[in-house]
Amino acid sequence: MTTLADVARRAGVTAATVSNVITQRVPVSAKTRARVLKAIEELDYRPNLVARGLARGKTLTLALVVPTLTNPYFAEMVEEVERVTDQHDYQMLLSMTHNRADEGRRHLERMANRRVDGFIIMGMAADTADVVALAQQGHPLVVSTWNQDPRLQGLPIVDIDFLQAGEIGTRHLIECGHRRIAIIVEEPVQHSRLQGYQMALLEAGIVPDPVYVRRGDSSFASGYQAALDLLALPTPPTAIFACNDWMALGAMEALTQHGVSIPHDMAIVGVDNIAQAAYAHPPLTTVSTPRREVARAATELLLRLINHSKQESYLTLIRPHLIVRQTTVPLNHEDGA
Amino acid sequence: MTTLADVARRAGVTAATVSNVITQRVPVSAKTRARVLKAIEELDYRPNLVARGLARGKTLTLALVVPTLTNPYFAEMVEEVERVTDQHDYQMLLSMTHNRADEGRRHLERMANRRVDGFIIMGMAADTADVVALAQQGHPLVVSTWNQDPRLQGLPIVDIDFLQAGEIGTRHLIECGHRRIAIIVEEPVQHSRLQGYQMALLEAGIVPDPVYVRRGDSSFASGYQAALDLLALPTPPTAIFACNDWMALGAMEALTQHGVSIPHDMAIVGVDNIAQAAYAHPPLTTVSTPRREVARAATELLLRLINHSKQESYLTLIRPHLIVRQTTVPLNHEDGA
DNA sequence: CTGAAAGCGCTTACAG
DNA sequence: CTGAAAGCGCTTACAG
Repeated sequence: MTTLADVARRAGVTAATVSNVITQRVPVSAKTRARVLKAIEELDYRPNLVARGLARGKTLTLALVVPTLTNPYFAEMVEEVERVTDQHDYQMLLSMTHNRADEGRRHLERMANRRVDGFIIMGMAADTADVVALAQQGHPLVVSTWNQDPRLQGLPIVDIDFLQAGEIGTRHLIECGHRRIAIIVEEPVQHSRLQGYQMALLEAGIVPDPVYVRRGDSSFASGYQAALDLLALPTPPTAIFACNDWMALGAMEALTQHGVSIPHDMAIVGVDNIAQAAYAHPPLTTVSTPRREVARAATELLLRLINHSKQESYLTLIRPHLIVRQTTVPLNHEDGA
Repeated sequence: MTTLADVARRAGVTAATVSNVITQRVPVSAKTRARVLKAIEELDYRPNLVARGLARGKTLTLALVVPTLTNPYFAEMVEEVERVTDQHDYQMLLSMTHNRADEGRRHLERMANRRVDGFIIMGMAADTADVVALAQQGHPLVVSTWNQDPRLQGLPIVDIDFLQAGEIGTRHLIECGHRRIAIIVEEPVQHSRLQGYQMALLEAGIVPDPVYVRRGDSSFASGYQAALDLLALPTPPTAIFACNDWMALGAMEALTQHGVSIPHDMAIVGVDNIAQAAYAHPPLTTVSTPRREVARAATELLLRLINHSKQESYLTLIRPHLIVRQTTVPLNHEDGA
């Protein structure tokens, strides 16, 4: 590998000068600049970013820590983070923790030893205490999980406004004319959505009925089972708000198999707008959660924190929005309920 | 940040000694070792991996370049690569090229400037010429794309044996008693599967009929359309081998909508064993392609290349295997064909 | 505008 | 076993 010194020798100047023409930190005369450029060209010189990182005290790298890539949700966000870091000439170091606190701690520490310039921590990739400790050591970081944990107060957070997602989905069902609306929800991770659901009901003067609140684990199978349970109720609901699309699709499967027609006998709303939602039978009405926007906002915020170390607005919630397809329909158009 | 020098001062020794107790490269007396360890503990010292990388000339980092994470196929492989690199105390740098040659070149160059110790290049993430150039510059690398490109000859390749995947799927259909077997294939990326299909037919004494070869683009929609086209044939096939599961599912959808019962009127085999395959109606028979094994083998090979710089067996093909579910059934059990 | 020198935080022969 | 010294490949005040 050819080094700065090689270039300097060939151009008949000193390493400092070569450095100056490369970084453009200090003006260099046109003549010597040309000589240096020529030498760089001839030697096919590439700056060693490791050495530069050591000298400058910054590495132009970002650590991204996620629970897993198996979940397309995170895969998409990782893709977007990489896109933005790349645009800013940063390099992304990625690691996965599989929701294990010890893995999270280990990865954060290793990344810190590699002197990354900042961290993005998504979902429950690391223990809150470890994240807080990292921040206290002065490492710039952004958390992409909006949970109720008070220890996260004051840290920069970017996430979807899931409370609103719950409200939007439920309110749509109410506007379609439904009163008996069930919810399938995974606790505690989807608690905000449940809260949004409850708020929308109360706002419409509907008292939330605990019997319509069903647990799921975000899987297709759990949605399937929850729908069966709801059907078996003495007074089944007329609509189901599933807190993610997989559970919604599972519920649809159960309903279809039991001859319950959608949306006529039962309306369904999901959350996330995954690719499969549009292909469902019928196509699924859902609340889209713009995860790429979250990823982009988180990355750009982190970059600002690194480069300006400003205190910025510390809670950024990206708004979800409703996508009406064919699992919901105004009731009066149907059977005049 | 506390440095080696800080630790040395506190322990009353020299930096070299501290380095020796940490790296264990050179024996250190129990007494001074204890003093040093104590100082490290008290100062909460963490070695600066950037400095170490510069001094040692190796960074313990690996570059992984993939087309996209949107495709769960790559997401899974990335997850596995990270798992293995992590086990070996390496850090993974990830970047995506979205199948753009210029992006690929840019990323490879930047990673090289960061002095990664080696590269894994998946799919068509980078142009072959750029990959070859990188190898010629002496960078250890592993390619995870088995295509027919002769320029890749001699480079370490790890991939699925897709030729065999084609054979296995087709042979299964033949063994079920089918003779008129169609294929839905995306060219040129799935060409090996087509070859496997043709080989299996010939081996069974069946002359491949070009009219049964249908193009797809790996999407659900293209499988759907191809199935419609096949149904419209004067003599439709009795079985379809779809070169990936998405096209198989699309084909199933088309068949079901047209009252063609599966597997009785038409048998279907897919490739990949994606999560949705098991949930199809009926569950899809498919050829699984163990992508995690590929990722693991590729990473371990790269690590060996880096650390022993041995010339290793240069073409590793992982065997796929058949997963029989309910879209295929022996014909004699059905209608005695 | 350019050079000489010190420094970033480690590692690595080489003496002793 | 331990220390003194040079080096990894850059950057960055500071002179001139």
